[in-house]
Amino acid sequence: MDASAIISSLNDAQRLAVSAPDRATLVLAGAGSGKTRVLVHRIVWHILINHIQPHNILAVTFTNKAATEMRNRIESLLNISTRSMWIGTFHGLAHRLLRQHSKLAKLPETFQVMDSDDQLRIIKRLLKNLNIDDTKWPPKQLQWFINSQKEEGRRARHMESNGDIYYRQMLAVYQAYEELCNRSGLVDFAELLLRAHETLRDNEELLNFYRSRFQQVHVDEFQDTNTIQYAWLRLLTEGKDNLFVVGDDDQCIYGWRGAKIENIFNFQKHYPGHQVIRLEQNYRSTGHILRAANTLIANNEGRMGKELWTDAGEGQPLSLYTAFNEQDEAHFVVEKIRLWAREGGLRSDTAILYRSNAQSRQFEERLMTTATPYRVYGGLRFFERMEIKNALAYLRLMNNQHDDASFERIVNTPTRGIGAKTLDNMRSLAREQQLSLWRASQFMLEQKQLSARAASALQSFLSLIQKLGQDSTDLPLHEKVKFVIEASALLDLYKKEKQDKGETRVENLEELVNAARLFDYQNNNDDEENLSELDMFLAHATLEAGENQGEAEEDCVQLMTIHSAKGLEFKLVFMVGMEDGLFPSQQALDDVGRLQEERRLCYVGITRAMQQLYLSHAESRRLYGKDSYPRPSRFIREIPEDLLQEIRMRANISRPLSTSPNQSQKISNNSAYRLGQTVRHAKFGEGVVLQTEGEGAEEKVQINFRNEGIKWLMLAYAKLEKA
DNA sequence: GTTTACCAGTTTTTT
DNA sequence: ACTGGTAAAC
Repeated sequence: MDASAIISSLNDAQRLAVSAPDRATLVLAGAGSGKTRVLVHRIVWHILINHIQPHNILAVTFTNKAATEMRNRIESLLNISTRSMWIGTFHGLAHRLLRQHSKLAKLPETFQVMDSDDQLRIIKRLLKNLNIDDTKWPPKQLQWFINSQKEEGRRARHMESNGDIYYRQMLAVYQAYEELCNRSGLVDFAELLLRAHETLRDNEELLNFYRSRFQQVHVDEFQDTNTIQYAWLRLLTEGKDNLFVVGDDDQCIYGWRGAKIENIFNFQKHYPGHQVIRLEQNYRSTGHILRAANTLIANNEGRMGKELWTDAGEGQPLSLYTAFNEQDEAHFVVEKIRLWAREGGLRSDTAILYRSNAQSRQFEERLMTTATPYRVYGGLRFFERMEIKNALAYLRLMNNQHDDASFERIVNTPTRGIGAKTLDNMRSLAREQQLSLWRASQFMLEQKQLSARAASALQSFLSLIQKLGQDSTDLPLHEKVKFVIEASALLDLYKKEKQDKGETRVENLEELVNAARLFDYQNNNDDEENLSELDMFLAHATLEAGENQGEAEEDCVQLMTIHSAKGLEFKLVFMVGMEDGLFPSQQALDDVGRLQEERRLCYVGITRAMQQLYLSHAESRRLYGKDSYPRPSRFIREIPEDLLQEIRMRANISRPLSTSPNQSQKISNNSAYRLGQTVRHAKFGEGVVLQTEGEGAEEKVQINFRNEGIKWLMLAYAKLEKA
């Protein structure tokens, strides 16, 4: 590709951005305006026009998927290897930095990355050790507390423990948690970022090295950076003209994990000579879809201001479907998709988007019964499965015997007669003497203070781990994994497990060996020569938890949360469960800030659609095992009516058959309303009672309103008058 | 010491 | 609906 070709495929604003002079640059890129394209072309521009070496380029993204895609696109444009380029997620790059400078970072060479599940386990254990009431200080809350402190760059020792007993206790746990992690060589996600920042900040030489190495720094999804990530970027770029960030304040949807939308405003303060470039032409969606998105997001305060437009024409109006219940909703959506496919559309061009993962179930069931191929994203990922984590824990403990989290996990898996009492003793010894569990158990064996049974069980566990390490030293990675799975008897354990559950576990373990082989193959000659492949594989497992399914190349309907749909596009999109309490979520309903974030999420969802967008909500929904009667989402009301085409319920919808005649009879008799009775509702007007269900406060009535159609109402809330 | 049965609490989103 | 934790039985 030559220089003119880089530019010729772009519109004016994109060109401006790609060829912008070296200055801090903020590209405000609306959804579908070619954001990734600009980023990729900018990098290509630097290489071709400014003759910058790939080695001197840094590009940060938020997901591994985005990083991979960026690499691929650059490689296909330039036909060069991007191996020497630092492209990755903040976490991935921070990890790389820490591995290469573990000494300066004050970390053991074999430090391990733990995921949030490991972190939560550690916190729970810590609470037990410290004798803290976990009902007053719920582990989840502490985890959140610790992570938010780290995301703000605060260490326990920097923090004042004034007043409040709750706060003081949380701080104590934070402190103890830090000590335990240091002792065990464990690093959580937030620690990666914080530690990377501190290491650069406190080592001038190192900082200068990277400041001069990274001649050009690019950031994707800048609106989702948190405080510490932004501080890290500033360390590397402040005072230079080499920071190029792309973002969209309207798509900041990760506030809950510390993303600071304010960073966009701070950027303008911290880089005084900066330039702002807006990309507002959208190449993805129809006019109607864009207008819906624009009107919705206009309800938010404090925006940078941006209005998407297209010259692609108005297209179809949006459709709104009011489902009777969640099954009916699934039924409707799947029928529409089948129709789409019958008319020649690709299923992979369609997506069902929902607010929370739990909602996928009803759609999966419906897709399954209609034999429609589909793929669910999210949920439990490969490396998060129990059997995989157990196998990895063996590998980790071999690698680093002081990794207490792994020790706890597998000391009695498979069961080998090391019970709660032995463990309790071990833990208190470890705590008193500030030892790792491994050391503590060695100590206990030496002191001969254990019963014969416990002693031999414990001894055989320690020997097993040591032997695993010794016997597998010279094996290539995948054989090492295979060897450990077998010799630890994990494989046998799951083989014995009944039903097909054990079978899939065995399959997963085999898949793990496969993953190791693949990893080995792809990373045979890296520039990080001094690092053990096992270390790298274990970190890879945590940082890229992997998809939950293999890459099925079949033509599949796509199911995912709106969060994970960010950055993707589909011709036909269904946003389902558009109900107050679900979307926006219950806890966002009474908090303006959260509500605004939900609105941005809705904006993201709408702008995924290229040609046709369906919104749906149900009048009745089983949630957490209970029936609820949610109101349609306020976001539906924020979309101009003339853009929405309401689809009427058909007569033969899948209504639940009245359970047993006796029961419905009985309930009807108790009800104040009879079938066929005419009633009046303040808002919906006059209608006829069709059915009643439930008793007392739970009682609800189905009414066919003359003007509003069929609705279910909670008797307790709906003020009905008998006509 | 290990397995099973029940109970309670939790479900927004992810590196 | 699902998990994790605990109590009771084997």
